[in-house]
Amino acid sequence: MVDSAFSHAGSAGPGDFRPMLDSLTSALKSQIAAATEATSGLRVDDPVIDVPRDLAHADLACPVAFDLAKRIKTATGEKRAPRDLATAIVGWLQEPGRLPAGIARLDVAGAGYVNVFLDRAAILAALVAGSPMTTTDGAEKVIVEHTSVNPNKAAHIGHLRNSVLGDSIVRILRAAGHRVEIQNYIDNTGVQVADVVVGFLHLEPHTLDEIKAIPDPFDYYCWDLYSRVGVWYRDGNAEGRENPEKLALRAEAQHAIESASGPIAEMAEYVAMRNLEALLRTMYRLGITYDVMPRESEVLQSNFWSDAFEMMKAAGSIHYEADGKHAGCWVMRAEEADASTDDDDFAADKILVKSNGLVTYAGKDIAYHLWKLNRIDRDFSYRRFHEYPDGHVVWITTPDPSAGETDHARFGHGDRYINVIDVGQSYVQDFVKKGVMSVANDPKVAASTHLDYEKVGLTVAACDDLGLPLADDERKRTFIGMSGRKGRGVKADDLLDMLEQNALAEVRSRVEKMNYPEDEQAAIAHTIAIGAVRYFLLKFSRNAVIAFDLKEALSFQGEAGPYIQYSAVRLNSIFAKLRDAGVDLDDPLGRLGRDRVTELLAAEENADFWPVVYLCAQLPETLARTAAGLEPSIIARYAFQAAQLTNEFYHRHQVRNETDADRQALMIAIIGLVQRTLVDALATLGIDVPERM
RNA sequence: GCGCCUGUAGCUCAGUUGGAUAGAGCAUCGGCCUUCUAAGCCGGUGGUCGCAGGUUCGAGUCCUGCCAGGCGCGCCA
Repeated sequence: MVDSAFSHAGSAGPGDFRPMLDSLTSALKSQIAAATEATSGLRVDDPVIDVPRDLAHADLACPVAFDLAKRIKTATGEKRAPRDLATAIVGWLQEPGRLPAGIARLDVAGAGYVNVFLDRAAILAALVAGSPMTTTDGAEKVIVEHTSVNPNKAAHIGHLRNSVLGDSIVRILRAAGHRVEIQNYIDNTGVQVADVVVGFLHLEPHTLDEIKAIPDPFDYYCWDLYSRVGVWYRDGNAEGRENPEKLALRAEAQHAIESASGPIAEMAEYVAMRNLEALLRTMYRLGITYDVMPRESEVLQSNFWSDAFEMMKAAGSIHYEADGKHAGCWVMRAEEADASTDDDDFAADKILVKSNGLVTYAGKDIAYHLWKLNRIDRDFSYRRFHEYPDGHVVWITTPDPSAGETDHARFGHGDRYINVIDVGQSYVQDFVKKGVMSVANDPKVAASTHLDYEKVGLTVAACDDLGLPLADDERKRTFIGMSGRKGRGVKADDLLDMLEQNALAEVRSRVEKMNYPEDEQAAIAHTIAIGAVRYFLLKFSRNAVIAFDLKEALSFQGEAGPYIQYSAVRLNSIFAKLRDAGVDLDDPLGRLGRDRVTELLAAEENADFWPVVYLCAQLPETLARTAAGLEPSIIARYAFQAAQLTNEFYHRHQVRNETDADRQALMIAIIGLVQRTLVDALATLGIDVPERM
């Protein structure tokens, strides 16, 4: 396998590919385990194998001898020097037939490291021959729910983090071979929609026709109205007390909306769906699409909730409170252990049905998740909501079965679900999962997760840049929370507009050199803007609070998406120039032959070739770690690292002007590999590489 | 009160199951564009890894305690 590029370059199909570094490492592990047993009588299973910080030490390092020495001492009391143990292990491994293919030699270093040097030419050849992305077609269906923005106003960058994170998880899972369905839950019956309706009814009275006549951006209009309603409830003082009479109007609207009939419900329906259309447009700018959008109204009206309710009653996991603080409610009781937190201020139990009969979000969510895993014996009716330019259709649930269309894929029926929801909702999500478990105690539920992530806040500097007013005590804080009620936040479309404008300016500044036409300029600027915002939101680990800094988010330099895109684009340029010069780009490794490649890689002047190749070899393992941790920042940082090596390589070596034909051929193989690695890694983040920029 | 998260360079953050000399970006100082795109490259400055114990051949990483900050615990979602 490892030398396929020399024997039949380029012929390896996706089917016969295995990530060679991973399989090499696991083969090596089991051989080292065997070596420990053979040389000491004690077996160390699954020994640690590291990539050393400094590749001059080795390609792989194994500190197993330290572990072994400890175990020997524990077992027999005998003190053995790790270095002697390592020497014995290396001696055993070097016997013929014991080393996995792809390893050149072993060494003992330091106090007892087993150092491994790879057959670098073989690794390079295998990489060039195969796609580093796994292509297995798994049968498991994963339902990823993300975005789920209240459809009552424009999305801000906090919502964007959710969507970009979720969308990247989708791409990563698909790259890892999973079938994925993307769901965007629409909370069209909640308080937030009701508040905008209250605004249209009482704060600035509009008829439905007048609302329909409001020009786009409608979601911006609602953004302002929503924040004004928040102040209006407090009689004009944002920090004041809510006026009960006005709150009654909200409750009235909510009830009307839940009843799903009458002019108020009709207005809410229009407001929610028009905001949803705006949301889909915003998300599509970032390349984010959905498969199906279940609406809360249908979860209620199509009796998903009542089914779940009965199931939980039968399971005894929900209780009616006849008296006490929660009199008249149906609650899920907290665990014994948690009940200790119950006091006057904090109730440990979770209310699923309020005393007025309305179902809380947690209750509806339980019903929704049971449906996702096919544990409720009914389905929604669906209609087409929107068709994307590539023909993909996003479906939405509809209350009217007769209006339903049936020519869609089978929705739901997941083997597990992943819900991208911010960490602030962990408490409720724990109850939701417990509720689902209580009636569907199976591995599908256990394997399902609430994928949590921290909030996006604003820096004081960002608020000043954006002209958002701050109170004096707020100026001392490290970040300022966004607030829809206060209308404080950076709208997603505004950020994208700024990014595209900045990117276009950059593109235009080099129009003389690059000579691209107008329409290409805009397309490039768009791709760069998306690269910038997506990378910015993904480079932080999920549990890091992002203090949104406008300057940093708008930066195209350093650890930023456009930097990575640029490094890949430079490789495009090299290939373009090479083609112009008539250089043979076909099968460079095959032309050189294995021995010549080994010789070239070992040469002093080519010392910085191998680290580039080696990093590329680590893509599958990086992708696996990313998928296992559902942590896109891992592969985001990997891509940046690859881009750094690319730019260094670009600067140090002139591929086009290289006079040694063999050396040039090797360089061509390497930059081809790096380019594909960059493109593949960025693809999992939803970032494209333009042809030029 | 209870629970979760965080504390690493001036700032923002990485740091795989404990492994060899703790990294990156930004900022700052100094170099590099008649040479495949300077959205770049090279170099300098910058660290008691919150504090104190403990485990270990080895701790930023594991354990205990403490300090500081953030979030959550609603008949909102």
